Amino acid sequence: MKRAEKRDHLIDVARELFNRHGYHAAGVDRVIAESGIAKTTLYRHFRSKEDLIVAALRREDELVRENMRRAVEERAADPRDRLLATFDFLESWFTSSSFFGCPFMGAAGEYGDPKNAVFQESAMHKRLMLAYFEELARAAQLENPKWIAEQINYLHEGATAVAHLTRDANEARKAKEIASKLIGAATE
Amino acid sequence: MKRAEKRDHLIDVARELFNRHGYHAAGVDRVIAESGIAKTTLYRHFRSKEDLIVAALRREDELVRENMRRAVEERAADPRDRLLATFDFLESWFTSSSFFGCPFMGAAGEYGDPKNAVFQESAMHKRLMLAYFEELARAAQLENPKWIAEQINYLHEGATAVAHLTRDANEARKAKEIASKLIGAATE
DNA sequence: GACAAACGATACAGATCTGTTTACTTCATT
DNA sequence: AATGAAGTAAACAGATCTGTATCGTTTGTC
Repeated sequence: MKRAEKRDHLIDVARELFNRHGYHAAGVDRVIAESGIAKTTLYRHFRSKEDLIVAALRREDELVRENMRRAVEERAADPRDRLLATFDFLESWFTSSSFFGCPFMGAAGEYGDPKNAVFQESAMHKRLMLAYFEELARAAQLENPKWIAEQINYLHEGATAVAHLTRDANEARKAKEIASKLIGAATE
Repeated sequence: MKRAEKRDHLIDVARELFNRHGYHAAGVDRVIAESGIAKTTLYRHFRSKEDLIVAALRREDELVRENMRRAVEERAADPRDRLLATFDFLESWFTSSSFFGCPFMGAAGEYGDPKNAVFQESAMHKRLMLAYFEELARAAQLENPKWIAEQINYLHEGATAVAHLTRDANEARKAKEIASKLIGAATE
């Protein structure tokens, strides 16, 4: 494993542990143990645990947005359907074994200081998600794409929060139904 | 201060610290220091820190639901308006200096095991909130109160999550506007 | 093959965490 | 006034946390 690969592996292991157990509850020692990489090496790549958390969030952001984009484009061609297809992506996430609520909301909850880099990284992800929704709404030539994007965003966040506590993946479909009502399209 | 008052005070201090800093980040020692109550006394009232967390969440649940109910009833008499008035309550929360995101979502994020009492207490609160929305929808004689309640719930959760990261209390008004569209009422 | 950088393993420092123990004090009730 | 429960303060135990230091080994590069 080369240097860059080790760094990648550390981030992946950390990301999984943070998502599953939370950011304070998952310690550096556990990342070490599960990655099989020495602590010295971890601290050569990351100045602190917070740095590692930020890196994990950035990776999570990349993965989420790439996967959502791919899934949406595969599933629907019509721009308006693509807005609704984002909820199908949500549903597959809720159904998966790696759903423990939104990692970014969790991070913001544990590092609530707005000046903290962890909080800011989470805020950045949410801005990028909103921008993606707006891009889809614009492609669909909807009258007020910014406003539509905000509505979709509320439904995403709401469904994710509710699904986390109810452990019911159907929340995604319900949110989709509301969304379809809001953007004035058939429920598919 | 009598015994029961000490217990109450401990819960209040703990609740404030947990909400502000998170459940792992706020230690028992800090609760001790800020409450001015001895550690021995704390552990006479609560078997463990998790017990204290559960008690704090239960208090939070009572306060939130009572305050929301009171605010809603004061603000609006018409049942349909009362559904919308719940968003005004949200807005006052977002504006207040004690808003650090939803304490229950934070707790569920840090104690993600569904068998954990902390998680379950959070889930209970969300069920009770949903039940309240349904009660309001039923009073408004809306066609499908359960479904209306779920829609309101998504918007509440969504607005809370977004407001937490954007630090923008206007999110409550936007969510309210969506809600009014969904239940077919004027935006007031 | 030599050299420097990176890695692994482990011990360690120092802080912090939850929870307990001890010994002394306060206070309400009978 | 006596008694017993409850509170205070502080030390302590033991675990765990982040981060560093040590030192021997591997590895990539000139």
